[in-house]
Amino acid sequence: MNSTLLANLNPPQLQAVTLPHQSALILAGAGSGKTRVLTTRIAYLVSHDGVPANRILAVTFTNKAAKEMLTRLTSMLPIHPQGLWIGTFHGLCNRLLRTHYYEANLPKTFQILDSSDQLSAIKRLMKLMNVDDEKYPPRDVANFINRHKEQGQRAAEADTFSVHDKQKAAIFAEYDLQCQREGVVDFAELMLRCYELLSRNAELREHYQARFQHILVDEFQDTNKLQYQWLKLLAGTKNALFAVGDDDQSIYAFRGADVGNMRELTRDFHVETVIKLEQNYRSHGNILDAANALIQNNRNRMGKNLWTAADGGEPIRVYEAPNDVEEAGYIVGEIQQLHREGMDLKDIALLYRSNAQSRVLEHALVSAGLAYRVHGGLRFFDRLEIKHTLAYLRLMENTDDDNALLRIINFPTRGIGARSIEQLQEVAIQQGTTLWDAAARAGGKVTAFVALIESMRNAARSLSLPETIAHVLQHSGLRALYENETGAKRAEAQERLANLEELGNAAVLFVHENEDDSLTSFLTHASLESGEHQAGDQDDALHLMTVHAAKGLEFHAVFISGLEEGLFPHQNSQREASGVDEERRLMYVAITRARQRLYLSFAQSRMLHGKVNYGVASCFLEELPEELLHWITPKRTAFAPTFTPQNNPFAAYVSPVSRPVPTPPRNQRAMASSTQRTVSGTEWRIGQSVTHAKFGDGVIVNLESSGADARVQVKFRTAGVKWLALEYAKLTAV
DNA sequence: CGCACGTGGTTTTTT
DNA sequence: ACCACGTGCG
Repeated sequence: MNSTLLANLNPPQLQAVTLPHQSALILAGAGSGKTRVLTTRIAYLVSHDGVPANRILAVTFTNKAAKEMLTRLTSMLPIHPQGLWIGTFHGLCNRLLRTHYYEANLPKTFQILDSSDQLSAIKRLMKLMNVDDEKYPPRDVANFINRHKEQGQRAAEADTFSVHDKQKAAIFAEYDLQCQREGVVDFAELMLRCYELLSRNAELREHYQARFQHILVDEFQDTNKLQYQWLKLLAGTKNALFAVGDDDQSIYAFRGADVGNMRELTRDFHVETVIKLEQNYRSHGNILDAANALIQNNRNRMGKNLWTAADGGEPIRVYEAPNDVEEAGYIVGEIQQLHREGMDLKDIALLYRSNAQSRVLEHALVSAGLAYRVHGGLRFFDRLEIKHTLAYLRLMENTDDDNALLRIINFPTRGIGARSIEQLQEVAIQQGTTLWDAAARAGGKVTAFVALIESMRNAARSLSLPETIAHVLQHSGLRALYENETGAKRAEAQERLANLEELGNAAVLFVHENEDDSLTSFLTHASLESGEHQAGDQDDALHLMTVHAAKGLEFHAVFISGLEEGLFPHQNSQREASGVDEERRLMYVAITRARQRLYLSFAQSRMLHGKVNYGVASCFLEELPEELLHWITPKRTAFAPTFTPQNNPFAAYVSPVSRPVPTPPRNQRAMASSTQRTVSGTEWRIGQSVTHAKFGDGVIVNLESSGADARVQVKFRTAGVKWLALEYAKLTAV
């Protein structure tokens, strides 16, 4: 290892990198060189301490982080480290389970269910069990199952205080049996099954404990209970757990992450000194000062203050817009200015709390002709046509996979209707077999389907992976289906074809890059690394994303929009103080993405769920020191606690709302824009609050007039949505 | 079997 | 406002 690698580290970084063989917690602030410390530590262990690479295990959350770590590491070491394990929690568990499938009681070719596969498996099961899906929404059941698995609990250990939970636990138990029958595991199961394997099988546990002297974990604040238990199990009593994390950037509590693991770790592993990386190499002083001031409002921090050698830099710009459209207009104007001054679009990010906010921004960007890309959204392997193709491949690999069979038995349509499928399911239940076995004994068109899959399996034996995929596309009729599409759906079908083409490319690439180029391996890759797979990385385009998606990234200029109470911090978080704390950490993450320039903006009114909402500035704005801010619009001293359209004190000087019509008006919209004047002289409009003698309070959500009989659709607070004839209904405007 | 329409929901999301 | 999903008709 090059000695300058160590020379370039600051003192705490150096201390972390050169720690003796002991467990450690590294509190690494935003932009403090966290990945650098992790990778240099590994390089140091290998080349200085002479630790064989195969005695090291490095764990991340995302494939991107794992890849990044490996790339950086290989550039530091003279030779490629042999036997080093770097991967995501799930990827590593998969690896262990594939190796020890027998001991884990799994079929060799077990398949992985992603979230949507899991949901359909649950829906199917619930239908079978005759459970009311109104009373027990499958999504809730899925959450129940995953939450428990992530706590390390099986159905038998689930809390069943309420009848509701009892039922969910019963579904949970059946679901696990179904998965076992079908040879599939969901994401949480990968972790839990692996944990159980290691905790029950002393021989295996001791083998891996003896192997991995050093375990390094990235983003430790995001670990859930089960992941921490898994790490503890592997660490045993002798190995060193080197955990890097930042409690101030813990923003995934909602999906089970437990910051408490950081304190637990210091206790469980007797960590005496927590090393803090507080020097920030990313942002100018004002930005850091703002972030520090904000986060100080949180309780229960481990405590850390970022500082920088850079100067204060520019003040933080704050803008108050009359509405969301004008907020977007301001942002676009500033971006154009920055662009003119020479900043690349790709160095600018536009952040928001929730995805719905991107619409208005996108509209403004399109109008201005600015290139942008939205991060997040549908990923490559999640596309319908890809999932269908993969389902053929999965069924070929593992005919017990009922999920896969159901997805494709009639897609493309081959005359096997709902009735036939029901019959198959009945037979399967009666005889205690999988659908495939039932199908094999059925007749008619089902027989042809079984023969089709069998012939594909045979063909695959002598074909390479890309050839197999081509074969499936051809003989399943998927390609023809999209090729023959005409009319309105033509364009969409062409895109789907292009994606199928891309799947072929992905397979070619996969074969090149992986020693194990089996179908199972490729399918695992598809489930576990459904990755962004988005082209256009090189393009000079703005980045639009949620604050969550921005974690770990940095930009020259950052715009944080929609800083309003109820939006950011989000409404649903405001019930508990801990919720607002997490929102504050989110804001902290958002602020610390910026290198040079930071814009904060909010709007007095905003279109939300089809209604105009009036908001007040986010409390986070008031938590930032005034001297760091430059108000583009004048700062008002106080904000009213709540605004309604009626009492909005600013309504008087809100400039006329110029809301461009975003898309060609549809008939709905044409109606919506009209108002209805009736005999009584009252003017009815959408959004009008009304009261009805029988139904109570409500709001008009739609208007319709055909000749004399005008009707309004009213959403009542308690009575639901109703159409009422204005001539007869006793409706009063509020 | 496939499309049209109606209904409910709407924070954040990786694996 | 918009999207995803489920039901009912041609």
